[in-house]
Amino acid sequence: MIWCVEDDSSIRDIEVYALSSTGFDARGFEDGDSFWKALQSEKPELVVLDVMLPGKDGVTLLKMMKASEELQDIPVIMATAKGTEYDKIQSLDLGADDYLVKPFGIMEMVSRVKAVLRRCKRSAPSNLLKLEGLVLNPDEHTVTVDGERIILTYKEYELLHLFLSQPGIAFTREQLLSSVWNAEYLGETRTVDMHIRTLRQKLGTYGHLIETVRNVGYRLEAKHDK
Amino acid sequence: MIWCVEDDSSIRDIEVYALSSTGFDARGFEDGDSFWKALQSEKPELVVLDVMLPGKDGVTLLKMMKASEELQDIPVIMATAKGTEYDKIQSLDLGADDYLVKPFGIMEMVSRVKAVLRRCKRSAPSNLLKLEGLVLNPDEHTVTVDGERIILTYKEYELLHLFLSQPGIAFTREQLLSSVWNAEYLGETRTVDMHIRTLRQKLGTYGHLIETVRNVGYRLEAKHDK
DNA sequence: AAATACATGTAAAATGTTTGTAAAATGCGC
DNA sequence: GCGCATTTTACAAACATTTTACATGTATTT
Repeated sequence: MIWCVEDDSSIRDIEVYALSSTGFDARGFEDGDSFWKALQSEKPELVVLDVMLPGKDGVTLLKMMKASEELQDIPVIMATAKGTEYDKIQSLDLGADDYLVKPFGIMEMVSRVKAVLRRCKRSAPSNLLKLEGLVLNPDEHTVTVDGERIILTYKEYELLHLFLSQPGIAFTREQLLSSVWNAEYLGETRTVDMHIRTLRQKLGTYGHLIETVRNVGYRLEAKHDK
Repeated sequence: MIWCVEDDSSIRDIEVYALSSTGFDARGFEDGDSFWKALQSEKPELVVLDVMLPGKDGVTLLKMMKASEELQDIPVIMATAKGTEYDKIQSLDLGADDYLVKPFGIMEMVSRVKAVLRRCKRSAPSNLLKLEGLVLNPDEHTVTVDGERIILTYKEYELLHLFLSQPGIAFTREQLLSSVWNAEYLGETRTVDMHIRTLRQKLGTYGHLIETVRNVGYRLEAKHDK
């Protein structure tokens, strides 16, 4: 659903029509207030927002959207009158995704809408590794517990990665050493235990998920569906 | 050179006269066929095209232009009779840049011609890559922080471009080298680190957005919604 | 159940490695 | 050669890792 906020009805109608005929679901609003009211109950995929509007102007509306947690991720394309260079810069600074300079060709608008949506669509399914509140993102090389980002060192990260990629299976210390460490340590040492400890600490509540297998090594508790 | 295709000679003469007296070089055609023939040997800057014409009608001519590689970029303003909403919409859909509803004032026509020409001259601000106060414009090859233009060297720009195009994902130094540098350096060196440093400096406050991923490389901080 | 042996948890110190920094050296186009 | 970007070098600082020493826990034996 694409929303167009534009006070000039002839422009608005063409916008809505052009978007509809391109396959989008489009809807027009003639002023900022009706647009804002509608936003409370429904969220569009993208908004084409005129700067010059009766009532609340476009820049104000943009600010309001970016201040709202649930609205700030909705892409916005601002439509500015020619020559108002300042509006353009300000809009981009405030978080607009693109802008159009009036008078703009209708096809230009449509293609920009498509471009912005394409750009924002990057919600890659990606190879996230999850277990309960733990999420490891290999692409970002990040780990979150209950949505909160935690900072792991390289070895901690590699350990967790290994565990998460094969949950439930037990690794001996030797296996862990040869997987996470390049070479192998022949000498008996407490290195692995040490890293397990710091890892457990950083995982907080979920630290318990790393079980110790006495006389063998460690294992990530696989969840048992009930 | 502006071309006006219009079968009513009185209207056509006024159009050509008005455009000429405004400083444009204008020429009239009384039907689609003569217009099309002329197009084969010469390219106008812009065309004002009537929808209702003897022989080939305006919409057909527009379609033919948009189907041609060398004609499709010529701006077209369609002139439609009042009430023929469908023609208007269809024209815009087919790629017309603007439209006039008959009967139109001659000055309105001139100002629309000017507006379309102005618009087509402007370089399109597309594909902007943004993150907080950072804006990278690939078309202009420019970067601004908080609206202020900053000057980056080639490699700095390429690095930032790569980061911004995939925010949040971590790149190894090898990946950075092979993306930004053509070949790869086998010898271990601090080149990447060096460029990251200068880039961070130039980004000022936003330099912190480039996070270092120890033992791996670097990553642009994806926005964490609070 | 107590004693023993052994494995793991914990804390801090010691060591090693990676990255930041600045400046000098190199390369490149004008 | 000059001005610039780029790369290299060397060192300092920051940080991760490993070691050490000891405490705690767990299984086994008596």
